[in-house]
Amino acid sequence: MPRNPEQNEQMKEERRAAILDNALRLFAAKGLAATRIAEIAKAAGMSQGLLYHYYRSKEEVFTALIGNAFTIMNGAAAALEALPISAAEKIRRAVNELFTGLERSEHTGTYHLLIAAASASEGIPAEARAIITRESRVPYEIMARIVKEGQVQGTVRSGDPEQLALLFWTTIKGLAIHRAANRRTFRLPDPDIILRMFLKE
Amino acid sequence: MPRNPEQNEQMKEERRAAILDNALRLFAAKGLAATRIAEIAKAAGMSQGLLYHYYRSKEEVFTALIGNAFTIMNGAAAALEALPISAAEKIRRAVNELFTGLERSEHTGTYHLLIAAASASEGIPAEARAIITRESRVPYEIMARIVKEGQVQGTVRSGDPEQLALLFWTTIKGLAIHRAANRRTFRLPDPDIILRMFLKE
DNA sequence: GTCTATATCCAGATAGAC
DNA sequence: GTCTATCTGGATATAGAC
Repeated sequence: MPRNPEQNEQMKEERRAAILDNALRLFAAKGLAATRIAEIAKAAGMSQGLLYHYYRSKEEVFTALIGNAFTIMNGAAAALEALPISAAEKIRRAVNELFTGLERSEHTGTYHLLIAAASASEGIPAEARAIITRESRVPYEIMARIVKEGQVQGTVRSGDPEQLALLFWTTIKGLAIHRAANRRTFRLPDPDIILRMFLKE
Repeated sequence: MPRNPEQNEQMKEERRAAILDNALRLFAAKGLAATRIAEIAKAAGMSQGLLYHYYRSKEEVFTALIGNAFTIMNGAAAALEALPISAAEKIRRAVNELFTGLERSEHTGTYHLLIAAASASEGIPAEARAIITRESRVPYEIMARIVKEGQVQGTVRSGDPEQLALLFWTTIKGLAIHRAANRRTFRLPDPDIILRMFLKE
C-alpha cells in the first residue's frame, strides 16, 4: 500500500523526533563521547544504518540538539520577558517553571543539563560550540534586563544586574547538575529560598 | 649511576603526580570518555607504555583523581568547620577561598569542576561512582551544620539548613561550570552578592 | 623503568540487498 | 526506507627490547 507524500513526510519527522528525543536523554546522561550511536539507534527503535539515513554523524545529531535546546530555552526566556506582568512576578514565574521542568525531568530540564555539560566541555563539534557561544548570552541578557526593571520598580534587590543575572542562571545550572547526580534523593529547595536572593522581602 | 631506593621512590611519586596533574586538567576539560590516554601520557612527558606501568587503565587514573578530589575538598571543609571563628565568618571564608580557587584555576577549582561533571554523568567507573555516592554528602552536611550554628548565633538567615547548604554548593558548582565554559570573559560576581543569600544584613 | 612496536578490540560509518 | 553485513580507523592495552 503506497504512502502519499504527506504520510512519508510525517513518518520522516517522527523518525527524526525519535532520534532526537533519545539522543537528548543519552547525551545529557553520559556526554557526547561516551554515548554510542548504536545505543541511540536502538533506543529510537531503528537500525544503526537507518539513523545514518537521517543524520550524517553522531556530531550532527548532537549539534541539532544544541540548536533545539537554545531555540526552546531562549524562546521561553523571550516569552517571559514579554509578559505584561511585573518584573518580580517574572522572576517568580521563571523559578517556578524551571523548577517544574527540573523536578519532572521534562525536556526543558534535560536541555538545561545538556547545555551545562556541553558548554563546559571541550571537544564538542565546532558548530555546536559556535551555537553555544552565540546563544548562551541571551538568557543572561534577558534576566539582567528583568532585574534592572525590578530594581526600578523597587521590588528587586540592589546590585549589578548582570552579576545578579549570572547568579540566577548559575544557580539553576547547579541545581540541574545536582539533580542529575542525585535522581533518587533529590528534593528541590523551597523556591522562596531562591527568590529571596533576588527579591526584596 | 645507580639510584638508591629513596630516589627511586621519589621518582615514582613524581611520575604519578605528573600523570594525575595532567589527567585532572584533561578529564575536567573533556570528560573521561573523550580524553585519550595517549594525550595524558604526552602531557605528562612519558610514553603511553610507561603510563601503564603506573596505572592499569584509564579508569584507574580517573578513579584515583576522584578519590583525591574528595580528600582535598572534604578535608578543607572539615578544617573550615573546626576553625575557632563564628559561623558567619566560616561562610565568608568558604566563599572567598572557593572563589579564589575558581578564579585562579587552582587544583581545588578544577577538582570542583571534575566532580560536578563526573557526578552528573553515567558511565563512569563503578568504583568512582561509589566514592562519589559515599563522599559527596560530606560538604553538604558540614555546611548544613555551619548554617544551623549561624542561625543559633543569629547571623545566618532563617530557612531549612539543609536546603540552604544545598543552595550554597549548587551555586558554587554552577559557577565552576560557568567559568569552565567562559574562561575568557568570566568575571566572578561580587562575593557579597552570594554572602547576602545566607547572612543577615 | 622506559621505550617502540603491535595485537586486539570496538565504534563510527558505509555498502548493498530487499 | 529499512535492514544486515562489513569496512575502516583509531584507541586501549600488551609484549618485548633495552
